[in-house]
Amino acid sequence: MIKTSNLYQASEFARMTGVTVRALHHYDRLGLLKPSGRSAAGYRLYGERDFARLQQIVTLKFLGLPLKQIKSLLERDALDLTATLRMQREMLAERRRQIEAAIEAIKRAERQMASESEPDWEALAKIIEVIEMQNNWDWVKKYYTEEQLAELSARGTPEVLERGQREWAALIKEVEQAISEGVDPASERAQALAARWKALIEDFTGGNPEILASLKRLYADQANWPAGAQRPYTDEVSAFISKAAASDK
Amino acid sequence: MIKTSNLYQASEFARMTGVTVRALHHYDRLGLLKPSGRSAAGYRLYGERDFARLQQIVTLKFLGLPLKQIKSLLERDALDLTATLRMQREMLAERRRQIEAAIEAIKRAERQMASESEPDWEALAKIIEVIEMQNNWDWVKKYYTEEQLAELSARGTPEVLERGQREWAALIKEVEQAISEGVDPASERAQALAARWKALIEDFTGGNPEILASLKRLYADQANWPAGAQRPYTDEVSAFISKAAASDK
DNA sequence: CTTGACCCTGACGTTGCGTCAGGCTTTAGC
DNA sequence: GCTAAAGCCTGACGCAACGTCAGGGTCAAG
Repeated sequence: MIKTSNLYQASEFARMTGVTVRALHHYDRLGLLKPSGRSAAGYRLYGERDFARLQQIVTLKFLGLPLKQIKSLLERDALDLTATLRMQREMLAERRRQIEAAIEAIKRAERQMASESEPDWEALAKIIEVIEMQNNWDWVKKYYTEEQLAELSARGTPEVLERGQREWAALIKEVEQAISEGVDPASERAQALAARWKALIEDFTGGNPEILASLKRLYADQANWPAGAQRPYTDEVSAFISKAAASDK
Repeated sequence: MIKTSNLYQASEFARMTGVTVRALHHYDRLGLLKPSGRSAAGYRLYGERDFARLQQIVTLKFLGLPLKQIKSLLERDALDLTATLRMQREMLAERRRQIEAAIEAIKRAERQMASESEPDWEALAKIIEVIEMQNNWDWVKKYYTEEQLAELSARGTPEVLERGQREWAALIKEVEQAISEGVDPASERAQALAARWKALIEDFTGGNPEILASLKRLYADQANWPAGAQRPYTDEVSAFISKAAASDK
């Protein structure tokens, strides 16, 4: 009759938290969220603690982590809360960067869909590639492999990525400017641009050859599409840079 | 030796387009993308037409449509290209709105994570609820049920939602202002606010009782969470409005 | 004629639950 | 005291969109 303090049955708890009863069963079996208690008949009974835990679960789930990871994270959570926190912040920041890039892409798509009468599937496809590249949450895994977790909490990487993003955009614009002005790829100015380009790549990949390789693969793939280009930077830009870099040695 | 015009084998086609060979198999069996030809040995051979088709597929997939829908859409595509186009535009716009809302939420999250030392899971959970509500792509289905497709192309709904979004924010701010000034819920000013509130809900739901119902459910659910509120509008605001509305009749 | 690189077709695995199915409990009403 | 409506439980299968073998042809090169 009297709810022993505040214990809720499954469906009630589910209604309050917005998840389904089935999901609760699921989390229970996975060991993610064991109800605080069970009634004599075996009914699941959820208490205050379970609210908090569930909140953490849905939060991490939202950030794109699979339930397995969430489990292991929450298990040794208390251990280094600070590191976890830092990761959270970085993940949010990264997420935001991705989203902002997506908006840019969508704006472009809207413009061209408004101006033309036929859907330019190819342009749309380009945009989608760019967005998906950034929505590819592989980097999260990187954050969460045990080894790199340590490495990460060692380094400081706060908003390096965000800054890098802007610098890229600026540099690309400058190169386009140089091209339109007919600057010679062998000139000093071109050399300087190429040097900055190289530095940014170095900066972005952190000297990690795997990241660099996957970047190259990405751009190589796009170059193979039969029809015209709509990449973050055009072939002209990359051609200019590689010419400049070549005439350097 | 000579590629009969330009026919590509599976892995080559896959590399060029960025999808996996397995996915191509999948699309083939689903009848979504049958290769233009087959070699004597039964090898899949993809041609130019297949590029275009695949682009359409990945584009629609990106927009959140399940493969089944994509199939039926592409099958009768030529029929009413204009309607499809309009839908595309609206979907992009809606997508963008959602994303911008997400950015707002993330900014808030970043602020509070920066200021406090503990992760405020509850606040994060609220934010996620809001975002997920808007990422809930159920409305896409709505766009694509046969009946409503007709209805949609009849109406004009371009950026009504976007405008609505801003008006909401403004109205909520005004109500909060009124509360802080101690305005009487029975006063003229409160009445006016309540009236605008009602109008906006009407506007937003388009008189559709289902949408209204799900909205109510959403807010009711949130009200049941044990701990403090972080909703788009606070309990105070909704209390004020309902008082004002009540004292009206 | 043998590699090695591809290709094919099943067929089962995965993620995060949805959706029965079969069978107890608990509660409300008669 | 009994029954019917609600809820709860534990399997177990279903779904989306492929990933990942497994077992077995094909093809160009050496």
